[in-house]
Amino acid sequence: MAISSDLIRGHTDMIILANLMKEDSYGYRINREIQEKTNNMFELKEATLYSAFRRMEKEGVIRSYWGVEDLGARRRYYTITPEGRAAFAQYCKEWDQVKTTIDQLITL
Amino acid sequence: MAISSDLIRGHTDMIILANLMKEDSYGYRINREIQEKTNNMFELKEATLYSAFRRMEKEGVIRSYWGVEDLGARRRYYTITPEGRAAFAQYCKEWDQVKTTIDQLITL
DNA sequence: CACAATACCTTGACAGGCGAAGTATTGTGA
DNA sequence: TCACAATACTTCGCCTGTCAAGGTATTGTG
Repeated sequence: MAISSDLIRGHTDMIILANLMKEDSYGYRINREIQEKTNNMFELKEATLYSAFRRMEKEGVIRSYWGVEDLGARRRYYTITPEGRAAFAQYCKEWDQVKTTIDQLITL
Repeated sequence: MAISSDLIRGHTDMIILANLMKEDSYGYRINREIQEKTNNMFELKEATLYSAFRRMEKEGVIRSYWGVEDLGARRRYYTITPEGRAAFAQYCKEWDQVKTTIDQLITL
């Protein structure tokens, strides 16, 4: 059973930032890793991913640069900024809060 | 710290259905109960709530009827349908899935 | 040499959430 | 008594995130 992205909505930035915490990466790879980690239960659609990158770069939580590949297609790499690390920590706190709150609300 | 509704998006129907599981209720009261249950950390905005009712009634997960109040403002009551109960069970399953999946994705 | 895979990008539409404004009724404090 | 808060519902139009669909360019493979 795949997970509808409506349910993940609002958490994509956190998911992307998590991916960039340990090292720089690029769109295609981030997407593949998300699929692998979730056993293909979930994927970010390309358009969603790239529009998230734009938004996040504008917000200053990531920065980008073109990789120097001598073979294969060119890649745009993303780096998480210090503000991004702070944002990620904040997102995680909020996520914990959300889990608790929703669980509270659906308890019969 | 209040919870941004972007983070709850996609879960409003489940939250409303949960509220109707034990007895019929109406918009204003459902909203108040949500606030109470979460210690005012979260509320559904009126416009959100009522548009959710429209959507859900169209989907057949709830039905509505005017209450017979002899004092106070008129109230539109909502009942959860059998389809609604099934939908709620399904939403809960998905919510468990979402929690696991997101936690998986943000683990460093 | 065609095609899959890698890698990126843009456009336009859609759906849900919400600010703002409005209607109507009853209770309450000055 | 009379303005105002509280209860209760409704509609309109905007904003934002997601995505289907289409496109570009490169390299490896049958």
